[in-house]
Amino acid sequence: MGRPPCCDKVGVKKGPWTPEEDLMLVSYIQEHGAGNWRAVPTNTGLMRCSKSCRLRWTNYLRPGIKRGNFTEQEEKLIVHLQALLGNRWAAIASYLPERTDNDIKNYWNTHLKKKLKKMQAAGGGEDGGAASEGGGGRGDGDGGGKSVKAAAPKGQWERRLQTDIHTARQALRDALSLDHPDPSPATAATPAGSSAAYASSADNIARLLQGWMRPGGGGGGNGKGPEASGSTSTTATTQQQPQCSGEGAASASASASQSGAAAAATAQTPECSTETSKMATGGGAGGPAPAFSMLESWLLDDGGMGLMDVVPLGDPSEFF
DNA sequence: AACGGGCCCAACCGCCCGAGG
DNA sequence: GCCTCGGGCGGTTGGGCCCGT
Repeated sequence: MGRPPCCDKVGVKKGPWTPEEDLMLVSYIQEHGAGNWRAVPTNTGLMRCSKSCRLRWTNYLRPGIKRGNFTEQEEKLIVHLQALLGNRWAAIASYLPERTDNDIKNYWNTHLKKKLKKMQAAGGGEDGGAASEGGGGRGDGDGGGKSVKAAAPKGQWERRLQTDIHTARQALRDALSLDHPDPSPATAATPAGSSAAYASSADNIARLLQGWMRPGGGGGGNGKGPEASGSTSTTATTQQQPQCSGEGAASASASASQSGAAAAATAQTPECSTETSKMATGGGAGGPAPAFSMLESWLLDDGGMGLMDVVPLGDPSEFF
């Protein structure tokens, strides 16, 4: 039958989140960890749908998120992964741990789609298989992941993946070998000057928490916007690390992203790792699915192209 | 300086899947 | 084995911002 909505429509606040709400959410997750979203609104007093809370956390507040300024490497990676995986943004996001699926999706829809179209119009497009858009390239049309799933069971999907893989492999190689001046674009390609431009969510949280943790500091940031970002925040994220709950590890990766140690995602203590991977997968922007890691290493192992440098994946040895 | 159009992004919506009872 | 619930994912939309005229 018709499933009732995830939350009562009445009395549920919608629209942009206020700093206060962010603060409430973050402080709750600080204490209890991410998960059990159903309980979040009731426990925090937020007049928000549980889904809304989850989304806000995963897409904006979660530490370790890089916003804006997609590097060329990231761009290419997205294009080719899209060609490979279709509109499975969560899967794509798992290769770009600092990006959310929503972000990637937005970027695709606003930038890359047009870019590819232009390239195609300009005559064939160097991206070959990446031209998945619209009516046809990828068979399923742009129904995206859903139609992929709907049209083909997983086995079939994987089979088709294998057929595409050759093309993808070549394309990926082309893309990644074009230019890799910076080994870790996640950080290096972030212009130092612009780092403040897209103050990371960690910064936002740090600001919020700085105010929150100090007695009387409540009310948090006046404006979640990056424009409010000062230079104060880099340490706060690490300071605020609680025990090894999900966001603790996540903020580890946040600070990692700031220090350029992208691989920190894997440098968790063992007891953290499960929680972290849970978080990661939960956010859709985290831990690579084992199958994909294997696939990826297969894709890349012979070239030594250093995607591992480009994309901080989980330790492949975990899966072998 | 004002207006209009286009672009970008945060958030919402609906569907699907897996887990638990 | 079935049903319900919670979580996750992808598509879409609306508001705000920016740029050009």
